[in-house]
Amino acid sequence: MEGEKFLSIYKRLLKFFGFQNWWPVHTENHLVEISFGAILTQNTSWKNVEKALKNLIDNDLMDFEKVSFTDKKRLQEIIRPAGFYKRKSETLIQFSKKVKNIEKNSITRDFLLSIKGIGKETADSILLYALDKPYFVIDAYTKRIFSRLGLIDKNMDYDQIQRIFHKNLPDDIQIFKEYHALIVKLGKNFCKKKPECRNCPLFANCRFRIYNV
DNA sequence: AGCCAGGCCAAGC
DNA sequence: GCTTGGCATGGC
Repeated sequence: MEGEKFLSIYKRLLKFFGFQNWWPVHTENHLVEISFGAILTQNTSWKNVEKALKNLIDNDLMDFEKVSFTDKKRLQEIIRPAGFYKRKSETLIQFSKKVKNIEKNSITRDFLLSIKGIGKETADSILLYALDKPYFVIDAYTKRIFSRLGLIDKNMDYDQIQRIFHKNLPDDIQIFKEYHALIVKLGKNFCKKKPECRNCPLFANCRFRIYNV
């Protein structure tokens, strides 16, 4: 049964790495910080995002109201270390303008996807980690790892892959959160573009252990 | 010193 | 509809 595979892989990763307790935050305002972090980390290393987040905090801009009125050029300089800073600053401002005056429970997936610069992964990250809604986050690591494991097809699109996770896992946001965090951990430490299969906790499950053994 | 990173959008077939 | 190029920084 496929479902047991997805859950047993989760358990193995959890046992190996321990709880990741995502999403990492530094301030009290989780919705703001997780949303901004999710936008800033698009195709960008988290280390660079951390610099941009620190700049936002130091400039007292971890706030929808303030960002919505911040000069675009100034915001660009503040988030510059995260790369793609012109596009991302525009997205941060538009997102802040739209979200600052509405109730949390009216932030739906469609609402998020209507904002230019927010796609499916960013939307689902915000929904899951900031709003506790059961959307499994599919990112580049997820695609790479699970296609190497032979559990998804390389050419499946985002929604198809997400459906597989939803179908094969209990509907439990704690598991969704932790599993995605563990996938990122595995992707960074072992299942890199050029994989380091030696000592990988999923070695026994994997088709691609031909690499580097 | 290239390659890579917790994507997304708009053009071009 | 699907594929491709552009966006940008800093770490390794």
